[in-house]
This record gives sequence, structure tokens and C-alpha cells, in this order.
Amino acid sequence: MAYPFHDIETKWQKHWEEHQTFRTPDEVPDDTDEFYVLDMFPYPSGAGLHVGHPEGYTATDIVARYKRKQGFNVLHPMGWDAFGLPAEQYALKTNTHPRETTEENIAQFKRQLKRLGFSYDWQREINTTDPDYYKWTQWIFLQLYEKGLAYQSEEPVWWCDELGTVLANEEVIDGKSERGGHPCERVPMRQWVLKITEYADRLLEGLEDLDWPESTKEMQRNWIGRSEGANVYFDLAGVDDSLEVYTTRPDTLFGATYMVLAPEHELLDEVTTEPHREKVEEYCTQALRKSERERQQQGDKTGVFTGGYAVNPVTGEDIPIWVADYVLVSYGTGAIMAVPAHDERDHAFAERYDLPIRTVVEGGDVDQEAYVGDGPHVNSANENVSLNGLHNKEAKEKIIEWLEAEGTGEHTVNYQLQDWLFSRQRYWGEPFPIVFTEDGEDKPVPEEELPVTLPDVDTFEPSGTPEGPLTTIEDWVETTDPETGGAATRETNTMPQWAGSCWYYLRFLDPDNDEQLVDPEKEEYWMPVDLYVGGSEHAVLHLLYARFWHKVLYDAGVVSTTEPFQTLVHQGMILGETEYTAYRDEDGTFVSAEDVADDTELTPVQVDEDAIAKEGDVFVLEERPEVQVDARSHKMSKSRGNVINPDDVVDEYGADTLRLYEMFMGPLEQDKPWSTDDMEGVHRFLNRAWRLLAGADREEQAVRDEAPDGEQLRTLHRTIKRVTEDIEARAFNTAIAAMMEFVNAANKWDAMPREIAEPFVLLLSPFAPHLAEELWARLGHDASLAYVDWPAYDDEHIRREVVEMPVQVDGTVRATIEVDADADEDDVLAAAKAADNVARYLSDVDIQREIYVPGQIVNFVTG
RNA sequence: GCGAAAGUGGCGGAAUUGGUAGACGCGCGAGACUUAGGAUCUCGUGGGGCUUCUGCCCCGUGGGGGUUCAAGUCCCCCCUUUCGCACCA
Repeated sequence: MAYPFHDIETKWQKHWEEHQTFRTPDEVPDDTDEFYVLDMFPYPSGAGLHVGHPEGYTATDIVARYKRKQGFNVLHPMGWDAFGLPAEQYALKTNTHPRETTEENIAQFKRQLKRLGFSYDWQREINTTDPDYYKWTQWIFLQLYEKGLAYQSEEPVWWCDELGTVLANEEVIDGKSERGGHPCERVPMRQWVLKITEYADRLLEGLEDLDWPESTKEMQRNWIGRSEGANVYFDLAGVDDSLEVYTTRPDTLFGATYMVLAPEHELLDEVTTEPHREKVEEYCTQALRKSERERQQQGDKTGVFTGGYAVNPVTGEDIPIWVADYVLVSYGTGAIMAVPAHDERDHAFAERYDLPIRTVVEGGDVDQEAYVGDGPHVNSANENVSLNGLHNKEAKEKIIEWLEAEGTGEHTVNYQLQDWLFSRQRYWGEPFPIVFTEDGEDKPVPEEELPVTLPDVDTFEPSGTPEGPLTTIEDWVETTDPETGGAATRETNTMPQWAGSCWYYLRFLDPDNDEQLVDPEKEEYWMPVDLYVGGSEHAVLHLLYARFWHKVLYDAGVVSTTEPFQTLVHQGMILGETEYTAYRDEDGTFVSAEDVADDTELTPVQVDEDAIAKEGDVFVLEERPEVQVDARSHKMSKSRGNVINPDDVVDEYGADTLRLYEMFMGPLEQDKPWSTDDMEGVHRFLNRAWRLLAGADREEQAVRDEAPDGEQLRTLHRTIKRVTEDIEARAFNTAIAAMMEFVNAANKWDAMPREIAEPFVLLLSPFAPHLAEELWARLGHDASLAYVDWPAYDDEHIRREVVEMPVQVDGTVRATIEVDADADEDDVLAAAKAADNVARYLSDVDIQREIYVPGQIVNFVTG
């Protein structure tokens, strides 16, 4: 019989709610250390909670409960990132207001989260779509605007005439809309852009002191993509103008034998000569028709000659100017000097169009391939400067110095990071607090008029123009100039979904403040977030954008720390149960997929685990061992039918089981396959713990008020030590293993002393809080255990008087001896030699060395 | 192609600073209790071999070398998988 988890969980959830057990006081105490543990708040989708959500949430909940018991003032809040496209698309389909769907989805998520017993302070719940919240999102935008960090620019969007709306990049495939396959085209739109590039260096440097996964920091570094080089000016031959290029290899300037412009480059028209104009224009038209993705796909490099020439500033030579789409307008200056001898891309292009390749760095064979490594420079001198003999680093320094002196170039730092396109042509997002006067001037809405709320609408049909749906709501769009009272119109773009999630961690500190974004005293007390847990899919964008805003708020004096999230952990993905797939060929015969030709049609067949055997490294059909079978676990998805619903698990096994199992599966950061069998094992453990401590049916094991013996104390204290250290290391799986060992050991005892039972219940409580509360109550306590001190361990109890020590001869264990823990070396070695099996191996040989590592091992090395 | 992480039983996974590889759980096997069990409990469980059965030997952490008294752990080379980036001049 399973323990009555259903009654217990309902009872304690109600208790916590009624007693406001996890309410964090509003006032900042002056003598209590704080701990801010935060989950990435979810987008409340219509699909409801996924088993992936409780993984990170359980981890943070364990930490929150553990820290509370250690006396920390803990902040552990939850909220909703609720603006976004899915609600709007659903609105289009069903004509339901996104606010309604959002409210329903939030209610569903909240109900599901509450069933799992997370110790959130629900009083601090926030919702990015709440005007009281997005008032401050708008306020932050005004700060950006006033600091000149928000500007307007014409940026291309995908416009689909058929659908009458603009589409996101991922909604357009091969120039056609994902929905319906209608043709789309790129049209320029006036949009808001945030100058994140101004913070590039600070965003890069700030990473250093963060306790984040190295891979995430590296991804951010790559995204920022800082490089050092030089901008160099090339005079145009025969035209009074010059071309500016960016290069990271100014040292190879003597090897620049041609130049390339991006198809969008503004000087292209001027450079192109009449005989070539037609071909150039044709090439550009084709190139521009390709999507960004196609453009960026590496492939054959194509291009055409423009007819124009530029002058290499060091050689004085005229070099041809080409146009090619392997040069991107968005990076550097949109133009390059091509050094085919020492750049792979330029090399490929030069080979194809038969352009000269000139070696300027020794070390490779440039007839074969570009040499990009270091080496002494050659062929690199003119009357005023010589790089010959210098290696790359020195050559770069020298040529930059020379270019700067000549006024034909300068040292330059470049970033791959681009300014952040911050507007969307959508309804369900934060409106911009901006109006336009009749003569087109943009003006901020005064702070005291915030928030600019979204108007209600009855229909969600697209506006039919590239502008967003708000354009059609005339009485909202038409407003007055806050300064002059003259006619004005509102900005009809809305903010992207990232906006609300960029600063929500600050609002949790002071969610009801209508005077300020956050009270500085509270901000100073709580920030930064001590532990932030969420998926690695946010490794770059959300985490970079939030860091950017945080630094802007720091400069504005709103926050006191330069970084928002001190420690970051990404939970791994929970995959579906492992599936075994065999393949049949056209005749229906089972075959090994790798044995057949690539063009053979194979039908995958799911095979039951019982019909599988392992042979060597591979799985095969038990009946047909020559047939290999794929064993894999896949991402959970509706279409694959391998989705586990947390509600079902809670119904059948209880929330504590789900929590404990998700933590027991393996290391938090790792991807792991779901296994219902394994979960039942965890459920059995909770049942054993219940029987052990609740004394339900076995009188003799009920908790008694008697003194524990040494062995019981040792078992308990060892468990306290392991669980404590494992929680600190976030190794929740091994903490659970330690508690399982405790229960296994305790089950063999004649009695369970209260002194042992109570600390164990406390250890269990962060993991299985409902069960632990119930056991605590049955042990005679009236109040919740939430704030009862975490047990301390005493090494004195853990120490053994007699320890086992393995004895090796030449590195192989031959016996295990028992020695006193404080025995001295001679006694241990003597006992080791005396052990039967050891003596046998030592009888005919000389001992060359005796190795004794106290408490660890003895090793005799023979000749 | 570049970058990062990871390869340990039938499966998920444990193993401070190098110190008894396989903790814990699943699965599997045997037994107990039962009208029954897909409940519960006990014992066993890396592979192979010997056995006088409270014992012993050999092999074993993706593959190959190396350092060391001692390597899953450190070093070199290779293979595989996953993730991220992908013409960034």
C-alpha cells in the first residue's frame, strides 16, 4: 500500500497557503543574510506544464528550503513572461482576446505549479502583460531613449501580401510563408533599435567574474565577437573618393590584390563602370533576393567585376574592385581588401576568377591553399616602410603605425554583435511610450502618463499593411503632443517578447511599488541574484539582453550591481523514454540500417525492450542477432507521442515522487531520458521512509524516545554530511542516494530513536516537503518545519575506530585488513604483511618499496 | 569547418587532492509472505574462470600509447556522440 500522498500533499499545500509560510517580509532586515534564488519564469503556453519545467524549479526549491533552514532570508518568487506571438496567433485563429487566453494559461500553470509544492512567495507574482508591470518596462525604454541608446532605423522585415502581415525570420522558408506557402518579400520598415554595441566591451569584460557555465560565457563571447584590426582607406582610381575596409590582417596589406564590396554597399554604384553596370545590377538583384540564411550558407563564392579600380595604399598599384555576396554589408565596413594568399575565402574566390595571388607571409604553399599562420613577411616593402622579416604581430603593429601616420588607416576594434532590433509589428506586446507630432518628430510620453496601455480590440485580423494591428485603432493612435497639445499619433510598433524578461528579477524585489521600479534599499539588499536556473536555450539572447539593460540601469543609478546574475545553472533537458527502433526493407525483412544502400526505403518499427539484446557495443534483435537496432531517447513531442504530463504523475505517484525522481535522474545540468520504472523506484523509497518513520504498521519500528547507539549516530551524521555537501554542490542525485542508504540501514535497526528520526526528516524536507511535514507533525510538532534549523553533523560521530584498508602488492589488491584508525605506520605495515593472501605474494620476492597512505592504502612494490 | 561538453554494467548513473571502479536506483535471478500479486520483505547480480565455497585468479571505465608504487581521474594521438556557431574579412 502506498502512503497517503494525496491527502498529505493537499493538506500541507493548504497549510502553507493559510499560514503564508513562504512569504518573504517586505521590510529589509538589517541583520539577516539574504539569498535570492530565481527560476527563469515561464511563458504560459496553452500546452500547460511540461515535465521539463519542474526540473529546474525543484532544484531551486530545494536550495530555497535549505537556505531558509540555515537562517537566510530567502527570496524565491515566480511570475509570467506572458506577451508573445503564440497568444496572438491563437487570437487570430479563434478570435479570442490574447488577454483571455493568457489569463487562462496562467491559471493553469499556477495550479500545476502549486500542486508540486514549490515554496514560492506568491504574493510577489508578476505578469509582464500587467499594465502596472509594463509601465516600468516602458519607463526603462524611456531611459534608453533619453540616453540616446534607442534610435529609429529602416530595417527590412518579411512582408507577406497574401496574409497581410509581417512575419518573423523563422516563419519564412525559402521566401515563402510557413503558413500557407505564400510568397514573401523583404521591405524596409521604420523600427526601433537599441544600441547594445555601445556596451559590447562591458558585456564582454563583465563575464569574467561570473560563476556561470564556461560554455555559456564562451557563447556570449562569440556572439559579441570582438576582433582587433585596422580600417584602411583605399583611394579610388579615377574618382575622387575612397573606400574604407576593415581587416584583422593589416600586416598582409602588400598582398591585397583585389577588393570586394557587398552587394548593398553604397559606393557600388559610383565604382561600377558603364560596360559592367548591367551585369553588376543583375548580380545584386539576385543576391538580394536570397534570404539572410541563404546568403550566409557557405558555398561557391560568386561575384562580378565592377570595372572600377582602387589604389593599394602601400604598393600604389591599381587593384580591381569586385562585388560578391560573400562579403556582408552588416559586418565591418561592408567592403574588404582581398588577400588570396592568406585568407581561405579570398583564395577560393581568386582561384575561381583567376585573380593574382601574392605571398607576403612565408610558411605555406599558396598555390595549394591559403596560408593563414604566422611567419616572416616577404614582398612587403615600399620606399617608406618595410615589414619584411617581421612576424605577424610585429608587422601588424608597424603597418598600423605607418597607416595612422599617413592618414590612410587606423587601429580599429570590431564586433559581430549588432544593435538590437527592438520593435515588432504586433498587437500583443508592450506599446512604446512614444508619439509623433504632425511634422514627424518623435517625442517621449511623459513619465507621469505611463503606462501607455494597449487598447482593447474586437478583432485580430491583420492590418493589411506592414505596420502592426495597432495602426487600425484610430482613437488609440490619435493623441496629442504632450508639450504643445497639438495633434500627434502614437507609435504602433510594440516591443519584442524579450523586453519584459530583461528586468523582471528586479520587480520581484518590490512588486507593488508604484513610485519606483524598485526601492533602492531593497535593491541593494537583495541583488544580485545568488542562483539563477534556466534552460541553456537562453544562453545568449535573454541573458545578454538582461545584462545589457542591467548595465544601463546601473549607469542610471537604479541598480547597485554591474551584473544581475551571479551564479547561473542550466538544467538539462528531460527526454522521452528510450526507444528501440528496428528497420524493415521493402520486402518487410528486418535489416541493419547501416548495412543497406542509402537509397533503400526503410520502415522504422518500434521494438519492445524485451526483444532486444546487446552484442558488443550494439543492440540487436534477440531473435535475429544479426539485425542491429537503434537505441535512442528523443526530445518529448506531441507528434512522437512520448510526452509525460506532470499532472498524471502527480495523480498516480504524488508531487514528492515527481520532485524526487527528477532530482534523482542524474546531474541537474545533463540531458536525461525519462523512465517510469526508475520513478517507481523513487516512489518505493518514499514509501519505505514513510513506513520507517510514521510507524504505520510495524509497531517495533515506530520512533521511540530512547538514546541512539554509536552506529545509529554514525549513520545519521554521515548522511547529514553527505546531504549537506551535496546540496551545496547541487549534486541532488547523490544527496538522494545518501538518504536511500540511510533508510536501508535504518530498516535493519530494532528501533528508531527520536534523536535520529527528527534530523533525518529535516534532511528529507527540501526534497519531499509534503511527506517531511507530515512526518514532522506526527513526531509531535505543531508548526511547520520550514524554518527549523538544518541539522549539523559532528565528525566525532562519523569517525570509526577501526577502518578497513586495502593492501596491494604491485598495485593489485590482495587483501583488506582492519586496523585501528589511529594505528601508526609500522603496525599497519606489519598487519598488512601478515595478511594471508599478502604473505603468499611476498614470500618469494623482495620488497623494494612500502607505500602507506594513511586511511587510504598500503602498497608493497616488489622487484 | 570552428568552438565547447561528454563517452563507465542490460539501463539511469556513483567514485575529494591519482589510492579497493560500479555507491544509489531500475531491470534481472533466487527465496519469504500470500487465495493472488504488477504489493511488500530478504539475498544475489560487471565479464570470464577456478574452487577446498567466510576463498582465489584473470580481464574490465570509447580505442592506442605514455607518466606513476598506483590512472575512470594526469599527458599525447585517434574514434564516436551531443550542443553551439557557421563566408564575421
